[in-house]
Amino acid sequence: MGRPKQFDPEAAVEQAMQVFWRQGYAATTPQDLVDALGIGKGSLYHAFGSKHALFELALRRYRDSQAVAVIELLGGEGPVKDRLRAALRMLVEMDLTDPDRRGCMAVNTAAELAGADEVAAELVRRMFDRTEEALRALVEEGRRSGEISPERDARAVGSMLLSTAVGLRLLARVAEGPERLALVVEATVDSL
Amino acid sequence: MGRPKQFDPEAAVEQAMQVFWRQGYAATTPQDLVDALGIGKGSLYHAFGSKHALFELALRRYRDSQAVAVIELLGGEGPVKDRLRAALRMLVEMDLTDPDRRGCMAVNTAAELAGADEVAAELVRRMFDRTEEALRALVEEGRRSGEISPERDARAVGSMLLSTAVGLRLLARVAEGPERLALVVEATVDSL
DNA sequence: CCAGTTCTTGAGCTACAGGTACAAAACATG
DNA sequence: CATGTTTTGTACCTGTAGCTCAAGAACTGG
Repeated sequence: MGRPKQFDPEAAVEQAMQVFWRQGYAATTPQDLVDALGIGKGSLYHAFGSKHALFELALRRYRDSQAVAVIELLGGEGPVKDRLRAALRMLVEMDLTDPDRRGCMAVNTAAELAGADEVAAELVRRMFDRTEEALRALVEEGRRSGEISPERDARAVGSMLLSTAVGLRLLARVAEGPERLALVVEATVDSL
Repeated sequence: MGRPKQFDPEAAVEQAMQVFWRQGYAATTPQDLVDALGIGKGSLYHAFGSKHALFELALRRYRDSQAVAVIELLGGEGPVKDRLRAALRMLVEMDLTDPDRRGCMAVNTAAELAGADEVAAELVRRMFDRTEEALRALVEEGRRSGEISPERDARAVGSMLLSTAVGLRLLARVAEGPERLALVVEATVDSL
């Protein structure tokens, strides 16, 4: 009952995500959001409560819509190293194809808000944990299949690969071309 | 001639750097700077012109005072892998010891401003380039000394190590303890 | 069709961001 | 010590961040 919403909340959060992703949290104004969502300011605050609450929804949406892509690739079929290479290449491809060069929203959020926003920090932490776990599982599989030396600690290598991937996505924000990033991908695969 | 400055400009930029480093660019207000520098707002704008100009000075100061530490360690004495391990450990140590957990200002700036501020992006790019070059040189040295397989491309491995180091410093912003980061360091050294 | 509920719009609010203006203060030089 | 130059503190300015509110619009159940 009551008047029905004139806009689709999910689509609105999607738009908000795009804006926060491009501009970061602090640099995004209510006006930016109103413009992007195409709704009045009253509706915005009525529906979402605050800029911060909307940001949290946007970050969750990012996790559910974007952050899973890599994880799925890692858990696919074929040789372990091929999958890793494909996943890293996909990151580079995505980051450099994006006309706004927004990089990874989780990475950007970690850099901008980790010290000041524990809610955001925890969300990002969990996203990283999930990716790290997928990488660890991949390494584990590689050890069993013989593609990766059993000498190596799957947890340590998984953490290292997360670190490299995160660094890759951050470097993509300032990289001038694809060459260096492509080198990183190859060297990473070769290092296993 | 003229009235002499009542404050030391270098010390002021140092303080500004601390604030920007902790809070980021957008989240830092003129009032924050006035409080931290201990000077009036008039002096601030008279001396530095704008928030952005002061940020640029702060970022340059970061480069000259902080970003060189790792590079010096890499160019030191002793086995190549020991130097790399020492350098990475130093990063982890620094990042986790810092009570504000500010991470690396270059990394944070890349995440926050790369898309919107070409001056800052270029500064960060050059900082990364210098570190990358030092890492590449280290790898090259390792190849010659036999510590690192000559099969491996020094440029690619150097870029990979930069990526890992950058990722490490970003992960340090949300890491719960030193364990995972220490694992990354060891796995990275072992991967050479 | 009335009551109750929820949503929308746009005006309005307080505080502050980011910066300017200006007069007084502190120097150097002759 | 008159003059010109630079710095300083404070007041002030415009615009907007981030949010609230009132009045009404669009629904549902009875």
